[in-house]
Amino acid sequence: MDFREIEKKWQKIWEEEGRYKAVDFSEKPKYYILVEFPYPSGVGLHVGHTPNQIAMDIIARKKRAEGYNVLYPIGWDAFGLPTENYAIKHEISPVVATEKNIANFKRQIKSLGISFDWSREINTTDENYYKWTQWIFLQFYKKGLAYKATANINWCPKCKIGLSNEESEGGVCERCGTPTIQKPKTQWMLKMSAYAEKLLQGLEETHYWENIKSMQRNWIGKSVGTNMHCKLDTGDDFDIFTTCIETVYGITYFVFAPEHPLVAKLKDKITNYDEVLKYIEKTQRKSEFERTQLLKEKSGCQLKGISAINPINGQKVPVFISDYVIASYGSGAVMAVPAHDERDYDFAKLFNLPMIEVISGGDIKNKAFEKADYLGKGCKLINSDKFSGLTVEEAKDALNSYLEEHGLGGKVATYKMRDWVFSRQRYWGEPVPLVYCEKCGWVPVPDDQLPVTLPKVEKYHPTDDGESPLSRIDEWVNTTCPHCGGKAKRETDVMPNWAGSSWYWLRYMDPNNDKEFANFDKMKYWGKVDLYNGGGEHVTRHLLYARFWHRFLYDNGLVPYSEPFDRRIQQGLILAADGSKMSKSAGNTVDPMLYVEKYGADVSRLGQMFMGDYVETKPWKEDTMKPCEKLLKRIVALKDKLQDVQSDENKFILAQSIKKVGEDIEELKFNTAVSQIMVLTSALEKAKVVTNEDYKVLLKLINPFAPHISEEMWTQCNFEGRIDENWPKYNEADLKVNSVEIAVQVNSKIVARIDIDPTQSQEEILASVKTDEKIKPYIEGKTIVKEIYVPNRLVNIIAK
RNA sequence: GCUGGUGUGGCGGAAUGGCAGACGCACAGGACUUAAAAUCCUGAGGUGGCAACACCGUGUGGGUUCGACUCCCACCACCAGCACCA
Repeated sequence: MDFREIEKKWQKIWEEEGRYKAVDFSEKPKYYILVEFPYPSGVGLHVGHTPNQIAMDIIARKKRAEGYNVLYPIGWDAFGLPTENYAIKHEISPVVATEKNIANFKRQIKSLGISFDWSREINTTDENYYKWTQWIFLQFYKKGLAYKATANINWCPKCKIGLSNEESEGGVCERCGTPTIQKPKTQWMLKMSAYAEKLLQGLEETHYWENIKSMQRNWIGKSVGTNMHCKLDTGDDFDIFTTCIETVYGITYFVFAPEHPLVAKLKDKITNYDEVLKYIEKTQRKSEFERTQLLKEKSGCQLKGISAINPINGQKVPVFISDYVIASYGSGAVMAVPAHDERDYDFAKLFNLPMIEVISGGDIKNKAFEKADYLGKGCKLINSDKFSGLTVEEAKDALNSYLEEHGLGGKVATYKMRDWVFSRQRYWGEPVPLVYCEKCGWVPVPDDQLPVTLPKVEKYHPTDDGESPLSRIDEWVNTTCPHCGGKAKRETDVMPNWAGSSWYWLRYMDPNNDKEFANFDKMKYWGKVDLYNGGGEHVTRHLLYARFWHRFLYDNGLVPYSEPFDRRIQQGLILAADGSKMSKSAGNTVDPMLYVEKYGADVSRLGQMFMGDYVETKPWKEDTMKPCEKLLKRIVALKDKLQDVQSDENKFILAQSIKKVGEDIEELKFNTAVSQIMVLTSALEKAKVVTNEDYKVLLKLINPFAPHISEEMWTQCNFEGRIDENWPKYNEADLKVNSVEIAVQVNSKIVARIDIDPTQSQEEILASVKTDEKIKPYIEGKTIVKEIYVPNRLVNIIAK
């Protein structure tokens, strides 16, 4: 039997029938399964794609059989650097490269027999798609959530090119290995920070895995503390943020981020401004890598000529700048309490600054006595004026109240999550749909002129001044102002490749709508994505971006639900056979399509599911293919044993298998579901009689895993209807057996195994155990203190 | 450093607090075969023993329990994410 031929035949039939089309507004209950849409790269489908598409296909097929109207769509996340670089290298247009790659991906996915609804296929680089990406961006702009600001980009000084974080991993340029530096550049930003609290709270409405929620919380990084208004002796105001207001009397200096606006503003008053400038330049030259990974050694520079006043006691203290203070977090300035903060401690040691101990119970000779050391231990304040003697916890409240009463600040929350740098100086992305007019400023492109399409050009190489390649195309850049009709220039930055994936699940609900991004009623019908499967690498960024866009749309009445995804799950990372990470450079990548060619789609599907726990990181093993091939052959061979008779010889194993396979699929335990099918197959092979009904159940159970061969066998047997019209059911009663072997323990040690009738009462069973010849000797002459019976498992007799 | 996760045979991996190692891989023996492949049957955690059997076994050390891979405490190792976040 040639599996490949059968597979082709059924794939053709399914396609012609439109068998897996999702129906808008169907009476059936809906179920929306989403896999992250792939990036159609030149290398084709890889092991990061196939197990999750297969796994979700299994769920989709089971849900359909159970009577659900399943939406299981697919599309292409095709904008972005890899394609652009590939196109540059091969001197072809990224449009052509994308088309080619998509065609290849599509062929590969189809050969696996994944039941996607291809009528809803989307492509982020399609003008009809990115029209709406641009439209949504403009909604952000119109609500004041998109703004221009100077932000640093990763810059390779040798290649003279801006790099993404991915291209400058480890702080070096991916192409030439030169350390990258931070270069300021005016960019579009999305005010994601305004949604920090909503994104945090929204997690409560979802059913993501706890670790995924935890990563998101971590990324959002909420921290509750105190904002305090401070003054310099020049009269200038600044704010600091602290989570340890109880140490406010321990301030011996303040530290600003080098980028803090007051530094430049006060250049005339700072007597050593030359030195300050030098320090600022030095920190700017530092790469992200040096700043974060390398040395946590402190450095800094005093702002001589000015000092700051501790608002709590009026004390004058020096002011420094240092790169250990991050401009974008809190207010970009900190109060320094070296006695109670490790970083301040190191800094104070370096500059020989005084320390004031304000929390009792520590020893600051060699290190700071930090909050981790003193919180919750009943430590009390000292050297803190009227707050001395309070416990740390009391002091926090008292000081916050004091600051509030005196207009000096109060309790606030701060978030690590930054605004989203939404510009890329590249070609292959969605153009930012704004026009700059000398008279009117930034003007949105009117809806009826969307999309702003990418010009079809020969040259789209990155420029050496860091500007977008689009800026070189005068006939595209020069336009008229939609507002006043005068001369204007288009924005030449494009959106990051995260943009298209920030709303794609909505488009699947209504992929061909040319009036709106998706019809509201359709979105209402399909609701939240019930199950969203993706890679661990997207748990923070993509998932947050997606939730951010969705929540924004919800707040503006454009989508019916506040959260896009109900459940988010993650497949395990697939490693090379030796347990190392797969990578192109190590040359140990596996092409899953080879296994489709070698064994066929069904075997390959089963093999990948049988490799291990779906959610755990695990090595790719070809070893699982053979036994799965064997399994299918055995199932095919069973057909010859069928008898058109009635028999309930197999009712127990069938009921058990229906229960186990069904539950395992729901719980993503595909590997044990496959084992159970193996167990069932063995049992039927050994059975005296296998009826048509028995075989039907077996075929239905394996159908989601091996859809082609199971449907083929169904047809060959001339069974009525279609194999996936329903999902098999079992009777609880069939799970009961009239004899079961249990273990008998005396004093928790197994002494015998005996058969019992499980329908008997506990008393009856215990009585028969105690009179059993094998057990008697162990309890004779002893006093029984306790008897434990675990139904169908064991009896434990405690005897002294 | 912080957060989350994972530690079970030679290997991948199973086990609502209840007979650890299901199901497989690799291995060994056997059947079929001129032979091989394929297929089928049998065996197997470790140590000791001809054997019945005994003892030891789920990263380490404690604890709870009649009973712990499973729950609690401490620690170790590895993986992932974050990281000078005030």
